[in-house]
Amino acid sequence: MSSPRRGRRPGGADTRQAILSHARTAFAERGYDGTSLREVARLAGVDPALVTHYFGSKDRLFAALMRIPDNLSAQIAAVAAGPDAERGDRLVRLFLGLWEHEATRKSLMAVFRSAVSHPRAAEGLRGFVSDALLGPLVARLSLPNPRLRAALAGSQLVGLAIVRYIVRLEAVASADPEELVPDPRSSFPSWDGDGTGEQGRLRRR
Amino acid sequence: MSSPRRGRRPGGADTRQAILSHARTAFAERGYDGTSLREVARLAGVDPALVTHYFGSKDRLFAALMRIPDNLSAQIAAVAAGPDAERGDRLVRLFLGLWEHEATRKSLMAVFRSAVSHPRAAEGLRGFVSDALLGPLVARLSLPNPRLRAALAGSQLVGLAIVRYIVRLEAVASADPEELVPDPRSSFPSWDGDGTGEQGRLRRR
DNA sequence: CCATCATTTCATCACCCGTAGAATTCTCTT
DNA sequence: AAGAGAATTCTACGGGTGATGAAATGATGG
Repeated sequence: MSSPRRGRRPGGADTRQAILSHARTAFAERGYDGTSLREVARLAGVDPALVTHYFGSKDRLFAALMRIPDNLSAQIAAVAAGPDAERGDRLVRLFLGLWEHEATRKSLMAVFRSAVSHPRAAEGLRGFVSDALLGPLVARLSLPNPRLRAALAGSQLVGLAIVRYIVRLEAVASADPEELVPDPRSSFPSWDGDGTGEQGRLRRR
Repeated sequence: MSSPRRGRRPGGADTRQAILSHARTAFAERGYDGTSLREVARLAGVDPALVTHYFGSKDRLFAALMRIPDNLSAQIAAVAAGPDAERGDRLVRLFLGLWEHEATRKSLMAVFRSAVSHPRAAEGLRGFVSDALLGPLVARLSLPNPRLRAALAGSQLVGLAIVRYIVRLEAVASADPEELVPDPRSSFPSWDGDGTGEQGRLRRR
């Protein structure tokens, strides 16, 4: 019955944070276009105008939840700095870890779901992959065209995330994370029909 | 001034086909959510109701342009049937060819752009990757867990397409297709820092 | 206890959306 | 020539959208 009182609420609940959190959920599940400010407001139990009040616009709301957590940079640096061997494995493991952990998964999902249609999200994804994820690694490549090589590695991670978490292709979606870590090379050799390319060739080099 | 006459148009223009074609363009550029029937109608120079008349609903319009062209199955079968060596290269080349060719690119783009938010498109993508693209190849794998291995190969293709054509990560988007064909293994070895993993290891095995 | 300020809701605005039914015009068959 | 059926547009419904400005309410510091 009682329509919610208006004006400032008693108690110091951090509503801004609550809105941001529900926005993450909504954007993660329906993407940028599929999410309305009104729906976010509904989830947060709040008037739509309040969302606009705190974040200015839908676009800026999205930008707010796209921010890369600070500690991530450190983790990536650690991966880059470690021993040369198994660096690929460690990167994949770190990446999958981000997706398996509830807190970060939603943000990633929101960005990936939206990147294909929302330019700002696409820019965010480019930044995430090329600067944050691969930037620190490029310097370690002693190959011709290291930028391209690193970007191709990034494209594998992107493909893995999309197929496993967004589009949910059965075989990949239901696999144990550790089955995905030994990088895909180990599958390709089989196409030559020799069946010897089992695993771990990278490690043994 | 003159508003378009109503009633049947003189001359036997195939309007249905025109609508479908413009719909492809629109869905390819803005995804399912970002495209309106009214916009498609505008592009086709036609009343919005005509779109509905021919295709029934937005969803069914999308379904219509998602159909996989028949000759594709044959091409894939050819890739699968060829010699074991270089099968990976041939698959990548075929896949990239589909994207580089104007006619097929739009359909693929429409599906990829929409798959992340529209369930029907996601199902289409799953079908395309797992049945059409990889189905014929799975049988050739003499490895444990061939379904997973094939699906992981598919995820690489998906990642490549998204990074190159949708999100447009500079290094990959501007590369010559042939630079992308030698499968990504050739980049990973460099992470071990030995710099010897140049190219063509697959072929030489 | 009063003034200020942050928080919250209300009431709109101006659009855009997908779909449906009826009316109009043309082509084709007989 | 007539009648049937296909192609096309018109009009409209019910609803959702992002954004804005004003009002109400509570907390806070003097």
